[in-house]
Amino acid sequence: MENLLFIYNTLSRTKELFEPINPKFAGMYVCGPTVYGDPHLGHARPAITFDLVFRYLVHLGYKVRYVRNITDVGHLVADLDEGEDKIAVKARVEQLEPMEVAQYYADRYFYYMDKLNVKRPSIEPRASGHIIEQILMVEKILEAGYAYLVNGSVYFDVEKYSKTYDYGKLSGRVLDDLLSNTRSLEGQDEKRNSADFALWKKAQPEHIMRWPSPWGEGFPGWHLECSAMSTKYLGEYFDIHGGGMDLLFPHHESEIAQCQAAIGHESVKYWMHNNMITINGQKMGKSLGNFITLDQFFTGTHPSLQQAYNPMTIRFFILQAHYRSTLDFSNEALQAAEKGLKKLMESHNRLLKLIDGHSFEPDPKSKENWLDEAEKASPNIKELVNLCYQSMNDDFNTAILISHLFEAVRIINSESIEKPSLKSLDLLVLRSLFQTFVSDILGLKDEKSNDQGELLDGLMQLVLAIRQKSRETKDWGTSDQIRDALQKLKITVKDGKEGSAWNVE
RNA sequence: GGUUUCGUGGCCGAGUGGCUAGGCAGCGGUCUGCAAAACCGUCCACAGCGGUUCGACUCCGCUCGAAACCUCCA
Repeated sequence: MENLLFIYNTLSRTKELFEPINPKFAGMYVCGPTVYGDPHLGHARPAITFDLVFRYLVHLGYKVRYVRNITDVGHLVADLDEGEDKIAVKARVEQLEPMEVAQYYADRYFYYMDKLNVKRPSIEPRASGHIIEQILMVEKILEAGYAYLVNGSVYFDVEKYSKTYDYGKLSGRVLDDLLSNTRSLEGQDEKRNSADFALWKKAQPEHIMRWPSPWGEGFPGWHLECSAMSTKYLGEYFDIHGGGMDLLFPHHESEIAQCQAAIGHESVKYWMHNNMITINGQKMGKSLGNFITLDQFFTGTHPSLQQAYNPMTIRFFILQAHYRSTLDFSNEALQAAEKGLKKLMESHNRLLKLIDGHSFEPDPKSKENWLDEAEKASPNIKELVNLCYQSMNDDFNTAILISHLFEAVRIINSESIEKPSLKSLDLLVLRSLFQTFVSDILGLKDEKSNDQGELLDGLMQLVLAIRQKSRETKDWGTSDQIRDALQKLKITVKDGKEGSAWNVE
């Protein structure tokens, strides 16, 4: 089966066939977090979106290098008039070294991303560790004539750049509008044009984060790190650059301009942007003060949360929407996701039991070559496998993929051991389908079974066997006593035709 | 004001020029010692107004509404 993957390229605003620059290899750069605050739901979206892309590219057989940066210098606080470095501000408040703050929040970020089963990228470079590369890039842009030096700061000359190239091609902005929209140039502004942006900024005396440079002590402009680090680790032309839609302008637009100016050509083939998570229809973000941290989600400690939500619920919630759509947060929606995920996972467990119930010995090779096996499966199963691939190949449409997986759930739940209608091969193909799409690609895992281990499983087998005996003698008192006691331990017993099943909470 | 995008049923959320999205909730059944689960069936839709078309939720235009980014700043 041949997989033709189509990716929506923000640059062309169409879905394009993914053809890697170097066959069999894929390079991907994604804008990571600025580590000055606890990770919130807004951080989870791009992390999970591009984790999905990473996983799927790997699944398709590409050798992927996935680079996601840690921004630990340079950003300025938007709502502070002084325009201080975000990390520097926080450092003064908490009386810590700036790098101590960055380290703390980077660790927090990794911790919560691990909880969400987000795979670690191949490389996670830090801006602070690439000051030299950034300085070299500024020098290249200066040499090329697209930047100018003022009082120890270097600015990118957007107007000059626009005479040859198209500044605005990614975000659809028109330079004349950008220029004409800003008549109120203040006297102290060093920039020639309002649209210009800093490549290197001179550090003010109170500025803690600073590095020496050919232009004096300062720090890099915030668009620069991504250009410098993507070039360093992925080369001057690479496949995918991703990030949130909020970064489209000016960040990514400026990255394009920087690379064009420094390298002489564009560096990115496919631009991908995930949409925002909204809360009451409004973007969830640090600067808006309406964000909910991941820790608050996992513990349920936020006024607007009715309960705690476990990491897989949040992952599933995010994957139920297409990555280019806004996703509106609400307790109702999350609870629906929680139930849906539970249904999916329990169906998977049921499938495994169905396979256990069969006395056939599956060929160990069948797991690796399951797509060949799928060709021989019943038509509806075979079609299901195809549909799952089709939905992923259509710009990673996880919403559709999940709807197909629920078709698999229906098939599995309708199957009975006593009156089997599926071939044993079908069951094995379904198992591989779950393994591939639910576990490997969507990255969903059954937290309960992982946590509990074999001990609990064995104990439950025993308890349920004893209860079954009491039920056979119609000793409902004992039967219900066991069930009620287990329920108090958050273990639900479900009696079916083929014995009793159980699950934790 | 500019740029980009969106407006789908009780909630979330896909998609398409004519054919079922899916999940959650509701309703009616089946099963069951009871409960839960599961299965079957079912209700609720495409912001408004025009246009193109044999036919539009799907294309075009306008109106209304919403969001992100920009408009001060790196």
